Amino acid sequence: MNLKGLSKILGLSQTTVSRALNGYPEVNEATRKKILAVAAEHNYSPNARAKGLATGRANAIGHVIPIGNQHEMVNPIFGDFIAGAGEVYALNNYEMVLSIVDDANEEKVYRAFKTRGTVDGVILHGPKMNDSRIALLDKIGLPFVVHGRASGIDVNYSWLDVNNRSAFRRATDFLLDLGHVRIALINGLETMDFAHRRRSGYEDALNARGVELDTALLRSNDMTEEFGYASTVEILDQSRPPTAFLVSSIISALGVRRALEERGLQMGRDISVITYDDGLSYLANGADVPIFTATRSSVRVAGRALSEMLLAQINDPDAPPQHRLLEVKLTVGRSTGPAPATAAPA
Amino acid sequence: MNLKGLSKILGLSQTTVSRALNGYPEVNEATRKKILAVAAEHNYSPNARAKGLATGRANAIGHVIPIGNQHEMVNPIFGDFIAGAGEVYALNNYEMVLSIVDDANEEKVYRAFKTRGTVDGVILHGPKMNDSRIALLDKIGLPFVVHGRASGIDVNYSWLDVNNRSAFRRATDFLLDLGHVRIALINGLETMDFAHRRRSGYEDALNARGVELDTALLRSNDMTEEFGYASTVEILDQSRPPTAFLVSSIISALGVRRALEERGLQMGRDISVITYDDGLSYLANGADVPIFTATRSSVRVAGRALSEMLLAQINDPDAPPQHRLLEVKLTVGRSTGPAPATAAPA
DNA sequence: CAAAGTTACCAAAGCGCTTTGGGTAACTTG
DNA sequence: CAAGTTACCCAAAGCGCTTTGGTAACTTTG
Repeated sequence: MNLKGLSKILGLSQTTVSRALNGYPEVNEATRKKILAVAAEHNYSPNARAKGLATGRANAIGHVIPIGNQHEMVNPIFGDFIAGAGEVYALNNYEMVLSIVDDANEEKVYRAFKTRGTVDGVILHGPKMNDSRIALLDKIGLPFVVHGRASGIDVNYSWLDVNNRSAFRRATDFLLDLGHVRIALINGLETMDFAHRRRSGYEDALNARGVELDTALLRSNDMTEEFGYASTVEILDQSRPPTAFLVSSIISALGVRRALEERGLQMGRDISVITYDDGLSYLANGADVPIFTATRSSVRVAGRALSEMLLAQINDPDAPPQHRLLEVKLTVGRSTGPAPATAAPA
Repeated sequence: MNLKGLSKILGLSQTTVSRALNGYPEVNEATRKKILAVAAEHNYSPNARAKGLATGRANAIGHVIPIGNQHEMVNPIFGDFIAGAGEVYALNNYEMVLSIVDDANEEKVYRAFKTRGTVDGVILHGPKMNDSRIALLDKIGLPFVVHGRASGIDVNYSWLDVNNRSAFRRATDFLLDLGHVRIALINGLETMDFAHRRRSGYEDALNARGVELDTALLRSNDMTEEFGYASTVEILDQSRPPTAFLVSSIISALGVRRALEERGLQMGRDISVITYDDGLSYLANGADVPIFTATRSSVRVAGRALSEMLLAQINDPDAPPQHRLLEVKLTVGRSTGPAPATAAPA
């Protein structure tokens, strides 16, 4: 059923039917009621493409998911993020369109989104340092918001980010307070902005206490379980192993734990571990007592907030860019404890 | 830039330009070359909505993601599945549109997809026993393929599934061969078809050896890490604990392992564990030696194959429904070993 | 009571593309 | 050389909606 057919049935013009359906005032309430009733009866809903062509809007938001270059992986936090965003889209009658691309083709996708009018705006995932995509989107005039931030960019854009620097500073301080001095950092890829900020926070904390940075304790990569495991094995095999690990993802933290357990080291007693926790629904950090001491911020909530930000921007293009910085919650679990007394104190 | 503008620049009709761009034969190769060049120069690409309106096709595939009812979770395998499907869409110039819905609204979404013409077809995820969505999609005439199967449905539809029954039969046999008799099953929600089939495979194997089913060893739920942990704790606390665990997801298996390690039980020596492994990119089952003995089938490959199946069906609507049953690979890791000698043999 | 709103509706144009149904010139063919 | 092909191009209709620019009838106002 289309508008033409519907208006024929009703004996009204397409204009009136369209107006009634879209809530315009210049239509008698009685006729509107009848129109709505007949529309429902024939379960009419307007053709999205025709509507889009007429209005110039797609009523859709694009998400471009870069495939992690090393491991061809889709970031596991992604599912929870879009769960949050999806709620918002459903409420506002927006569609979500997804593109999975490798880095080489990402620019093409954005250009196509714009020229083909596939979407009204995009959410940018996984911003890197000096991310060139931001300037690109700004240039081509496609509304966008960023999940995270990108250092070294001069355009003013909307973003929502976790305070990664303060999170890792606090986590590191927490470990330092417990007497740990040699703290390993199992970080995400440091070309990614968030990982860079986390490292800064870690370094800030060490500097503030006059603890020297030991690059032998640093690892950076896509945050897989295997990466956590392999890094931990390597680092523990060194001559001066750390007494604590700071990990950028609960998934990598699982790998860290596996390595520790394989060596008979008990978390919280022999070795302390703090991890960042995105609050993934299938990987809850323990039911009552947290498994890991963790800095936590729900990525699902972020998805909700950021998509709302984008819709607002689309509806009011002249409003200034928005910024939102979320603080993490530091919850203490059973994976941290005082640093073991050193075998031979200085 | 639109067609009109482009043809004005070229001094040709819209017809000719459109035909040149779409590869129709009735246009001189020389003019086609020029048209393509000028189009590229002005980086023209046709408006998707206008094209769709004219052709009646959306060039988009819908994925409806049900939110797990208990834990409001997005199935973690989903990211890898759409990574596979996304490759295929990109190659064929299709868009992927996602809807995240709770069960109550899923039917509405399919109806809207059809009446609004948002997509040309859908991929159905997570089929349940007697899944009502299949009959619905068949009725409203929206092309679809199913990731998995649904028992108790009489319409003939296209699907791609893993042979879950044989996978779990083989896994159970493997444990029985090692002398295990009391085998716990940590399964997905058994309202889900795949979980039901896995349980059947497990029961088949027990029956074939005359081993009695002990329902005290069965658990079924959304496959979170916490579920694996909690189930294991519960089951081990029973008077006659099992010597082996069969687990439906590597994520739950991580929880099982956590529970075992907490009790000082060593996988492969004290307790055997076999898990199903979807081959998630961020949760590889060990780099060289598998952590878990596992039945493995890559969900990413499934995403690729199933989306191809759907595109083929859309291009040839009269072709008969296709079926593809994938067999798992059973890889032996370090989590299984012979059943410990019983304290008091019968 | 005429002039000036107000209310409730409609015809038709237009969004940007594809496709139908020609048309014309050049080229074959018997 | 007339008739039939072929190669190449075009004007215009149509996809299903929104929106502009009306009009007729009815109300209000000085």
